[in-house]
Amino acid sequence: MGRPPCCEKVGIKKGPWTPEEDIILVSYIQQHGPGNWRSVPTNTGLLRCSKSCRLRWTNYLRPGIKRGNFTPHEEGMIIHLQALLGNKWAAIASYLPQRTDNDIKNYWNTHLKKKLKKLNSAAVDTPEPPESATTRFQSNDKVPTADSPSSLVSNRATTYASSAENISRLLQAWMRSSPEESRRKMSGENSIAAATQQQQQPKAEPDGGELVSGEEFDSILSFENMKSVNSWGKSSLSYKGKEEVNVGEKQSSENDDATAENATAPPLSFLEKWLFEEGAAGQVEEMMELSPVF
DNA sequence: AAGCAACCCAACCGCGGTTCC
DNA sequence: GGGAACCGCGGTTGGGTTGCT
Repeated sequence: MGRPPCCEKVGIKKGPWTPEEDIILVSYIQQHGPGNWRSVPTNTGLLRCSKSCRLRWTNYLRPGIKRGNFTPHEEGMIIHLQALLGNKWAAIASYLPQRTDNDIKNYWNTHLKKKLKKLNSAAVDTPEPPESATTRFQSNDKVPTADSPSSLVSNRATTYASSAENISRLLQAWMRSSPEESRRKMSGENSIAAATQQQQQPKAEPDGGELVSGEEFDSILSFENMKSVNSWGKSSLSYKGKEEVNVGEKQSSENDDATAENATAPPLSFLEKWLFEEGAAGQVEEMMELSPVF
């Protein structure tokens, strides 16, 4: 009766992911697409539980993720959507396609909550004339903005890749630095990666030469050919970020897709349209001023 | 330079709804 | 129909980094 167990609890690795594990996971997902997470550890040999694989992918490796430097506009949207939806981070994230729910949640907990609390207490103590949220945020030198990126964000990036884009470079460096090790991992220990390699590298040199060059591996990591596989593939961002476009400019249209695809997103088409409209920021801020939450 | 505190974020945990057998 | 596992979500935490004294 029922399904077989998700994964064995014994021998499951925890803690930070290594570049090698990322490679294996990315290779597998590139071939099979995200989903069916239960099969991922089994088929890749990763000593991770399916849940961990899914989280790693959705929060870090998924293409199109933008990290750090929340713009004032994004902050305004988060604040307003949080007021409307509560702590429904997944729903909020559906309106910010470049941000993960985890990122938004972290940003809310570490920045916005404190800021709003501070502002709220300040407003009680010394009533001040209405001031836009954007202006207020920019007035705080600890909050990173697009115009004045905080050193806090950039400097505190972990030594490991801080973005999907960087991961690609990092993986290439890894491949170059230890081709023998890389080949062993890609072929011997990882059947999926080996399959990928076989598929992508039919002319692999039999004499032990580098099976996947940096450029070729780059192409493996490119997710352009995955666009038909799943919904997130609609992102115009390549994994490498080379074709990165200003998603903010096309959020309105892309958001329609996000709304349709994400069942958790409430039917707020009027709202999202309004949110994404240029010049709506002032209205957002007005509502923020009126919101009892703040 | 060393010690301490605060900050940040990736990852884990637990729960509820959904899906499968 | 019922039990078991999967999946996704929100809350929380642990470890690394930075800034201050």
